[in-house]
Amino acid sequence: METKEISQAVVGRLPRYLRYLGELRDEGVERISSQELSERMQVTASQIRQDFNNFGGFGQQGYGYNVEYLYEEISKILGLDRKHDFVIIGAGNLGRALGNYLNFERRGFIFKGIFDIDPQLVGEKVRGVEVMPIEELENFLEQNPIDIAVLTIPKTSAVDTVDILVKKGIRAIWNFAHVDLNVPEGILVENVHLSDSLMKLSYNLSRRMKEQTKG
Amino acid sequence: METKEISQAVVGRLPRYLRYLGELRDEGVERISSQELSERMQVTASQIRQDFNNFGGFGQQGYGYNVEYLYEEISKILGLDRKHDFVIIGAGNLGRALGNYLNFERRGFIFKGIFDIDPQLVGEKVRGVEVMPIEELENFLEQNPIDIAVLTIPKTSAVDTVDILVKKGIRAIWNFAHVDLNVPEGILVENVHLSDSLMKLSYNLSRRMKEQTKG
DNA sequence: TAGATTGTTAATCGATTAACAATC
DNA sequence: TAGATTGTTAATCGATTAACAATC
Repeated sequence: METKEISQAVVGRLPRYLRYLGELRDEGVERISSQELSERMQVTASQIRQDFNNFGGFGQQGYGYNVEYLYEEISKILGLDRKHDFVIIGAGNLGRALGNYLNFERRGFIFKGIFDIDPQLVGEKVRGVEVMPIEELENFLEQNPIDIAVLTIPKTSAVDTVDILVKKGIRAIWNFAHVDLNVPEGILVENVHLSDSLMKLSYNLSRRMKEQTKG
Repeated sequence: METKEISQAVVGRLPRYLRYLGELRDEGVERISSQELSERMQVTASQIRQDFNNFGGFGQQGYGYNVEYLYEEISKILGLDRKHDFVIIGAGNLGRALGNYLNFERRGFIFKGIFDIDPQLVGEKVRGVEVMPIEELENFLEQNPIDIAVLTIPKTSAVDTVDILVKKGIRAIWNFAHVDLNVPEGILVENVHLSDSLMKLSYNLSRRMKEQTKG
């Protein structure tokens, strides 16, 4: 069941399924058919069934899917049944925003440390955690098993920091720096390029306006 | 040239092209072939040529692409030659982070106002702009032509706020709330679902670990 | 001109949708 | 059992890659 490679297109839809299933559960809905779910989510019922079946049949013919069960299964698939310790590198506005975000903890992502190069920020507290100087990162990683490093620093420093992270055996990087990181095979990078996202919006906005001009 | 619909897959790659072209320009590179660019960016040369040709031929046979010219053209395509005024709704950590982010301004995105429901935050300054009470949003939108509303508030308030935005004729929403917004046809929504992104990372991390266990 | 490299058509690949037999 | 709905195979659609003629 776990052998065939799942496409990232499918993986990318799983969190959204989880979100809707959570809502349904909170509404007290016990079962749902792919058809009903498709209407809520504005996707085809076919896609929903295909997606779920990548992981091997969570439904029952003539009944549909049990909301609670499906929610739990997708949680497990996404690895949300485990704890993931993370550190934030860069205690600027964005880094602090992510450190303060409580929902991550609810999902098993535990905020373990935050670092910055700016001495002014060192010692400040972010959700009870003191900002440490970046020089201590290496030592900290040696003494604490960290799964994920969150990069909220400018791109120039990001590239240098990645070397340290790689050396200390980090396995996953959540990258907010506007640069494509060069990491060895086996290290995961998930990019959040905020300006890319804003530019997509800008593109679509401009296109709209051109259309309107034409008629 | 503008008539055929461009797929969002292509649009999503444009900001990345722009980033690389900016780097090349800063390095003083004058011309580049699709082949060279493909090696840098780790995509196929074929895809690069196809992507650019959606917008109608920026290159020259036997020469390649002029870096400066291509950079400018993609900027225009993305609408970065225009000014876009935006307001931020929600002056929490994330909202303030986005307000403080200077690079947006460089791209023509102008920070015009920020609102919050919390009286404690009202009056505080974010990059010189005073946080206004959310009650003033409606009035503010009437008196200022705003292109983009950035939503950095919890999902419950997001849904209500969208009603106001729609009523006041906003055309684009950059949504950081963990909810799919229900807006009338014609209003653009670009979502940044941070927890979805983190869950993708978590999925891939878990999968890696299972693979390692197996051998 | 010859060589290089685009623009573009054709082939392939993968993802989505449709259809329906299996089965609860 | 009959009706509903999944799981899964087949058909379609769209996106990516390959190939090559056009052309600078």
